[in-house]
Amino acid sequence: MNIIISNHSDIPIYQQIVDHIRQNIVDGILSSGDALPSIRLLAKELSVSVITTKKAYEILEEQGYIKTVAGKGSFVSKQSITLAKEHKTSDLEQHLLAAIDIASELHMSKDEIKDLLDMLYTEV
Amino acid sequence: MNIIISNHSDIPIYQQIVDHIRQNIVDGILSSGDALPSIRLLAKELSVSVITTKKAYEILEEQGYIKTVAGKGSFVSKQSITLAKEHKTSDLEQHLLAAIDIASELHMSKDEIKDLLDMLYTEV
Amino acid sequence: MNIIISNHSDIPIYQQIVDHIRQNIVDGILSSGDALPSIRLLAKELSVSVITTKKAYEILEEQGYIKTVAGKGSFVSKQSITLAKEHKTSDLEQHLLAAIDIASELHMSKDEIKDLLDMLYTEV
Amino acid sequence: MNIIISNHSDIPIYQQIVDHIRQNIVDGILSSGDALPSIRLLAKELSVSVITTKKAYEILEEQGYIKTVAGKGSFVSKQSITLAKEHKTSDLEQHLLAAIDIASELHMSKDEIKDLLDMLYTEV
DNA sequence: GTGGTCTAGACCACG
DNA sequence: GTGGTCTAGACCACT
Repeated sequence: MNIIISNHSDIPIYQQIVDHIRQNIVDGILSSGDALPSIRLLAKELSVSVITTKKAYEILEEQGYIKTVAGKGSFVSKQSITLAKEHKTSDLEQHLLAAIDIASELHMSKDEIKDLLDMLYTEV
Repeated sequence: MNIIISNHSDIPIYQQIVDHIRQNIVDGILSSGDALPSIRLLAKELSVSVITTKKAYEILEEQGYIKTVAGKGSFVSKQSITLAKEHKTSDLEQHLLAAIDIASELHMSKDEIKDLLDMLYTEV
Repeated sequence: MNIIISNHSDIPIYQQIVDHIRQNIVDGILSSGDALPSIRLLAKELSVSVITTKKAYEILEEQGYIKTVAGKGSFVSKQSITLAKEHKTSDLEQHLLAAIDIASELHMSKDEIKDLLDMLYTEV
Repeated sequence: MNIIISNHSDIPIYQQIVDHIRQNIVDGILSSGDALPSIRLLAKELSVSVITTKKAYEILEEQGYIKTVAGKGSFVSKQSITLAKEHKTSDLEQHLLAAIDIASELHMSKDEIKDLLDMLYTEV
């Protein structure tokens, strides 16, 4: 589990952890049934408070990605891959919708958005 | 000046005001030299605190959109239109870059993004 | 009386008027006994409120530069030149003292201040 | 952090705080990475409102002297020393330029300014 | 504990 | 009338 945390980001640390684990699931680094590091171990590795890792795991559990068993640890759930992909797709749509919104405020056409997209793509 | 403010949004009220005024500038509703409503009047109209409208105006001044003169009022600056358009374009690019980022995490191609864009466009 | 007023300055308009008249006295443009324009005329010429020119004249009278006679107008006083020069000298000293202060905060020596002064002089 | 605040000064309290912290940076009392007192603690110590200390920290952050992290605190940035020295140097130049300006209005020569400077220096 | 946002008042200087 | 500064509270999210 290689998570890089930035204190200076405006994204909360717990959110960064959630995002990273979700990405690991999408990428197949974490598969259904795999055990996650304990909240205490992860907290140590990332040099953050246990409260922070606990909060991240709580969110992941709430959203159905992991299943925590008292005294045993946390494990990746079966639906996790599907859920993670759905989540990211929804995220993607949010950004595209926001882009469409702003483009309309700038009186830009759909083709102009696509042109801009092409431009940004070649830059990356 | 028709600004609709939502208390329940996670976007701070002062930011909503800033965004709205910026949009009015892009749309030509506010032109260079125009006077903005006084912070107190706007506060009354929006039913928010004077401090909130003041903060919005402070940000707009910092970013060069308006010029505030003590005892006189606030006025739209000359460069405001250019600035506002640049700001929105940069915003748009941020969203598209984020979209490209997430798409790559989902192993989606550029054409798939465009297809999704088309889909979202027809929905709107 | 050629006074140029700037609305965008952070110096109050009445202060700008006071400063200009004081400078005219130092430069000999206004001499002891000369009549000043009426507050109403001056207000018109400068496109400012009568209240503003009135305030300027009040300050000048308070500080002994002019003498206002009801129904006749305002006249430059005898001591005005001396007063004006003293005022400006005091101003000059304030700036030099402030400079000395800041220089000491920067751990700069007196000679270094003079060097900087020479540099700024040649630029002007 | 020994800051002495004057309520009766015409310099706003938040500005006094900004100046003091800037001076502490120049003097090496505050170094890169150091934590500043929390806005609430500082407010208590100085017997001023939290909003006042917050405004001071906001200005310092805007100008790049400190970095504020929500939930963590405020920390002195790396470029702070350079920035602070540049700021003070610019301040110094402003005062010297103003002095040159007034001196010319008084028809004083450069050497006369230097003489005055020497006089003021011995007084201090 | 930290900062971020917000409210409802107040007094001041400027015009 | 305008903005500039300030106070003394409050609730929220993050650690």
